Amino acid sequence: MTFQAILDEIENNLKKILDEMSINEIVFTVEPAKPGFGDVSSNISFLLAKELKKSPREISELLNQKYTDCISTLVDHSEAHPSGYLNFYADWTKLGQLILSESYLPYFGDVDLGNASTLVIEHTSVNPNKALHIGHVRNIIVGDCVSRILKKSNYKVNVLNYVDDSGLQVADIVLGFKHFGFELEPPNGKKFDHYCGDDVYVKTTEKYEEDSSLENIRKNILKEIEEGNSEIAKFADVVTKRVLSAQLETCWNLGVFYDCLNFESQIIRSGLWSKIFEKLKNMKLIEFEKDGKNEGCWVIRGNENDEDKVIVRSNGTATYIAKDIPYAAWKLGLLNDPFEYQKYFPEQPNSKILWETVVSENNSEKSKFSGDKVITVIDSRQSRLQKIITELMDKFKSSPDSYVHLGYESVTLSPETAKTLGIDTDGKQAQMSGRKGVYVNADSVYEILKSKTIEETTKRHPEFEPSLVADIAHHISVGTLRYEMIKQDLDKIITFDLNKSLSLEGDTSSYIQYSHARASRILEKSNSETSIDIDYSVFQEKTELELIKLIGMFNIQVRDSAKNLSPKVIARYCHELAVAFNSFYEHNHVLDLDDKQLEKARLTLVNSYKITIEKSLDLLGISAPDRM
RNA sequence: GGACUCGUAGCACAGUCUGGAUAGUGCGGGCGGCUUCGAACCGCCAGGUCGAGGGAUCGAAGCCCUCCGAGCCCUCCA
Repeated sequence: MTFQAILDEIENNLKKILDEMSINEIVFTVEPAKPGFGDVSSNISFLLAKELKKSPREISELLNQKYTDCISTLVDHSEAHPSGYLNFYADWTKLGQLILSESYLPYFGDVDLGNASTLVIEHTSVNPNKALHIGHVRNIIVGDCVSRILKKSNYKVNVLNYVDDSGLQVADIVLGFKHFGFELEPPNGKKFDHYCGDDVYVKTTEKYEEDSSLENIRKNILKEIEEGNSEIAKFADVVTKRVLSAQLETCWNLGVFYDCLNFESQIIRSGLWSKIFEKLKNMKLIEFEKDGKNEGCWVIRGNENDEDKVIVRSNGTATYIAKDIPYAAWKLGLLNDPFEYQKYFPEQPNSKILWETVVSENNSEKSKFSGDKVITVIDSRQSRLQKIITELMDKFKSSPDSYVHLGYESVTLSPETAKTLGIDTDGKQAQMSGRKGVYVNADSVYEILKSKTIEETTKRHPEFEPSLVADIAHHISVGTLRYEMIKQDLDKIITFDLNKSLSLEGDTSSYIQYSHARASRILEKSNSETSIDIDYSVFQEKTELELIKLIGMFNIQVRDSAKNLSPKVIARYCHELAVAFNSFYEHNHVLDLDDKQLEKARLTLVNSYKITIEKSLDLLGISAPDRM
């Protein structure tokens, strides 16, 4: 137990007091106190005011009196605040020992929300015709952080990346290669995904405006891709696989890994759609339109103000949303698994096996990636479509809320950054567009950050080997980018600015990483092992106790973050921890103290901080170097 | 026109789910701090009718309603 222990103790005692007073169950809060109001606060008096016909202040005083008779192990004393709050002060010798000892255990911070159930999270899912831009990065970082946090919360997490290798966007670049003479080999060794996105895709789609006959060619290419086996389909397969491989390099570089790649082409060929189609018809969830504007189509009825949604066109083909239905059902394990799985090559840098679906081949292994609960990370612009899927899945599956759309707002470009791309937005933010070539590539952002951090690190440590500097710069660059993508709420638009967003000072990853480096250096210089067998009563300084308290909040924060699918909670916690440590660092010396007991204890605290910040940063996929 | 999201300091954001004390953080601005474990840091100051109005409540940034502003979605596109 950590700080939660004192919360539980107080809650139990207060419940006993209520029992003795024969007061029926009321739901009061017992929570960490605001600064200046002790360690723990309860609103219990406000809630009793009506029933007891007394002011909250009087009730607080009464309860405070009664609390002195309770058995306390972690509470030093309580206090009735004039405002009505009942505040508690911890016995920090005992609570500190509890918290710091636990922080040294391997399972520190673990919580049990999932009860070891399986959960599927799908993220990334970028069309394989271009490189990842900064908007995609938000998706993959949110998805990756949430999956890390849920793993810590005792879910067995399967991470999926859906590859739409048979969509129009793929047809676009195939058209470019086949009809506009783009070479398959990029010029000057350009990364293949960049080449396809920056050159082939943008320049091909530009021509649609001039030449409408291209639409037909594209349609035929798309048809061939969907059917498979033709020359064009094979070519498309080669191109998309190559783009995918380049995209994965970007993801892996950012510390994002997957369990399985699902290819849309295989979902189409697996026949899953026809099974779902039958089921939808039998369950009367879709209707055939005999007249009206959707004549000849199968539609899902819109509720209230929503328009009907076409699922199957009058020519018998499935729409975009229809393709998502069997996939969603497959993720929930509602269908027999039609796929075989094989290992993707190359191996992921973290050595975790990455599987990919194949329709049917020999020597493949059977595996299953469905889950009791499914989280799909997609831009909130797709909310309406995701809502339809969610409602359908709720009807398919008996347990409600098993399919969750985790939406997030988009990343836009600041007017200044848009200008560097040659776009004048008249002082407004610019929406990114792959088709129009309005975007900032993820790889470029990483490279900019890296050269910046190499410069900063070299300035501070001219004696470091270039390889060490590069390694440090990598961790800081990845951390900075990841932190920028999750430090705010999912429903806030991120306005990306090449200068402002890549700062290394203030509320940034490098601030947090820097505090870790400070802790590491102290431990390194102390040249001794830390131990939890210390005198905990020596911690008297405000900054020491504040740091211990925050360390004890780790599991509470993980629970909050997991419950709300909100990685920002952990990001803020990391920042709070780092602030507390930096303050401790500036106000207290650790090494070479006359008081050896104190020195030993402070070293234990420093190590506890290092462990805690490493574990919480890990939930964000950020690693902290020992020197920077 | 309808749906959804947002609106808190000059700027960017926490806090809103689960109503209570003194509304927090970073950037920017002003002042101060490196002969002492690393200044990517620390300390101090200035800066707020919590978009507006109404309602329920002992009590609202938070809950309900109306309005205003911004974004985004509303293809037999994906």
